[in-house]
Amino acid sequence: MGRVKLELKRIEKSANRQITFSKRKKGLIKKAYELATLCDIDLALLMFSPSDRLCLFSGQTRIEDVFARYINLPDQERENAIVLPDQSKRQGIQNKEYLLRTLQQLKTENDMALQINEPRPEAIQSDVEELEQEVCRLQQQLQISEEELRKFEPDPVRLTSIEEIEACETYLIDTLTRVIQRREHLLSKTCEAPNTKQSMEKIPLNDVVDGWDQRLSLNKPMR
Amino acid sequence: MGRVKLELKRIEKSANRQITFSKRKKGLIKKAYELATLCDIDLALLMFSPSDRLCLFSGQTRIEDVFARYINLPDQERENAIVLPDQSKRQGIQNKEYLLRTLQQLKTENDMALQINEPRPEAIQSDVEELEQEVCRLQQQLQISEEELRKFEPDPVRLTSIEEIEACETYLIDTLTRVIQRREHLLSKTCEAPNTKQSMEKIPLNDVVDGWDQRLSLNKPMR
DNA sequence: AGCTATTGATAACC
DNA sequence: TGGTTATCAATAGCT
Repeated sequence: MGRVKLELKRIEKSANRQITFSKRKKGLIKKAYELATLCDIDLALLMFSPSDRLCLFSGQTRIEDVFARYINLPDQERENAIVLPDQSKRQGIQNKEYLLRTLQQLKTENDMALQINEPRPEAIQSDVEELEQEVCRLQQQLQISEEELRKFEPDPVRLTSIEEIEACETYLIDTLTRVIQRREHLLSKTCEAPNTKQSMEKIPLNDVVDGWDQRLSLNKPMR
Repeated sequence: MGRVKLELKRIEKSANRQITFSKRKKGLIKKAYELATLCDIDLALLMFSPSDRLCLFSGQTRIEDVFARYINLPDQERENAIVLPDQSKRQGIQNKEYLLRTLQQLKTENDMALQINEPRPEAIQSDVEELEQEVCRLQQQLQISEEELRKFEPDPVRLTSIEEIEACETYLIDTLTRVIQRREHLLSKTCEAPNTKQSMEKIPLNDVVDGWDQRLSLNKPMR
């Protein structure tokens, strides 16, 4: 259409190219509008001018919704939808392998873009699991440790029964015994006791110790 | 173009609509191809047939890349690009507010889709931080607890100096004193000692206790 | 799917 | 940019 049938190849003269773009763009959008209206379909047209300006058109549905509809489609459907124009003389692009690769790439393009922002979620997930295990392990260890500690010095608030106190006493005495034995062992090994701390105060426990043996008999030895 | 100038509105007869779609789709794609080729531009055309089949076309650049190029554009540029066809008689859609809202929506559409697959990363991130804090807290608590425990019963391997043993002994005796005082307090309060465990063994600590007072003088009381 | 009478689009020029 | 026109292209209604 026009005075001459122009060749189907890039218009080399930049000015002409720009003019042709303006005219044909208008025509193309008109055609697109007619098609969308007559056939009552979703349609989106997206192009970049020779000077790289974006140009959008969509029919009744706003272009974002058309894109969304496209994106939500199953992969297979997207793959089968690509149309090669009849008169296209593009070289080897019809190549099925190329199409598959291309579509595969497209499919991951979005995911890629997403994963740039946040470190990949599997890594985070495994981090979380590790941390949870660590928390669990530490909680157990802490519980064991606190139980052990309670044997030596029970919480005074909860220490209300005579039995508990007696168990505690026993445990303390038992431990004290082992510590003293350990000291004696060390002393006999060293063959000398360099008591550097002669100025220590004598602990005021005599009265407490005085009554010991009568009460000790109430305790049962542990271990 | 054709025998008659048809009205620009939805073709009601479904069969005719489908036929018109087929014919015009072909023409539109041809036009799009020519435009893309002649002007050497990126172009993408996306439509859904009246029977909802997807139909895609793109020029030299694969359609995914065109979309990517579109998506990566600044918002403002996208907003200004929407073309309303000259002959469009669409009612109030030119409304600027509508356009802005629509584009805003489009921009988030992708993000939305992404966040469906994986729980949003900020949440995970805060989870991780919480867990890390918990681990840190537990480690500190455990350390404190173990230190406390070591006062009562130091690691025999590390318990090599007389001073350490003496500190340990002091600590044990101190604790024992407080436990015994606590028992006496309880006993005097209860005004009776219902010793239910009369069959307990007498603990064999007499020999150890025998040598106590001489060694106790070496210790300094704690607290 | 093809035909073809028509209308539509546009290349070159202004 | 925008308008004119000679020419070519697309297609509506039929078959």
